Amino acid sequence: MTEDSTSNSATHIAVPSQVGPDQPLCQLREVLDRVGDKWSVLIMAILGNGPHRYSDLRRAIDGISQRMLTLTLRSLERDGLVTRTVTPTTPPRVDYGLTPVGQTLSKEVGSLINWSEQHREYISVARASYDSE
Amino acid sequence: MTEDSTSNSATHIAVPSQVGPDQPLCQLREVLDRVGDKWSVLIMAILGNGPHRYSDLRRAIDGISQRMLTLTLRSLERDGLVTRTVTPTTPPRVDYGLTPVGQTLSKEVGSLINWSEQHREYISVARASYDSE
DNA sequence: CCGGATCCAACAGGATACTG
DNA sequence: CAGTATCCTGTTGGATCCGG
Repeated sequence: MTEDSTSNSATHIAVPSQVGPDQPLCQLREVLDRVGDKWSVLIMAILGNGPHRYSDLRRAIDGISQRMLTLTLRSLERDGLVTRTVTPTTPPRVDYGLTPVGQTLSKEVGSLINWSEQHREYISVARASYDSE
Repeated sequence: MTEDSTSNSATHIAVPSQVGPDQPLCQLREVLDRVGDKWSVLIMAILGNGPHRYSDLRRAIDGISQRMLTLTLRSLERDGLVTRTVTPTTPPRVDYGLTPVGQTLSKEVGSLINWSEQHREYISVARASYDSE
């Protein structure tokens, strides 16, 4: 790297990180806007274990409202990440699962879970230390 | 059919995904509460390229307010993910960089960026398709 | 240049009630 | 069971002014 520092700010620090509409950072931003909300990733993680019924998801997540569960599922379905399968019996039954692409995202999420397991102790300590200063 | 509620649902469907306080899902939730906000991951990504000054970050992100930049940086510093280095010159100068642990998270973020590059076209198409129905 | 403090708008999201 | 509709709140985060 070190593409020089021609800017007049004259620093020896790697400079640019320019952000244009097609820069990776902007793409990340898009992804975050999609799955960076409160529930999407959680649902992706659960569905990574296999398909679930609506009510199963509700119980599994514990804390989510019907409203947000439905909204989030719809959003994920819209983005082609989860599938929605209706079985018109009585009572009706709806199963949600991952699409192939959804599974790839689920893997990324798994990676993040892993990271959190490994570092949450560290973070906890860092916080305590910071707060006590 | 009799609704056959012998088991908690679903014959051939992978079951439980129970969520307890120490379950991975809860840990993921913690991580998301930390870095799942609007700017944290973006900043981690930028700092992954090397340390940056406050004003560099401001210009790089383009859209962030001073308030949120400072708040987010403080939060990341508190969690031991970024370092803050003050050089008391005039005018003062402050550099931000990643801690070792911060770098590991930055790598995860990079992985996410990668995912988004590969799939945002797919998502875009999926959306258009969904919306046109 | 860095960033704290205050005010305020927007929106995410919970609670509840109702439908097919 | 699987949603939808309405209401209402807390929080997020932008704008702005000020101070070191």
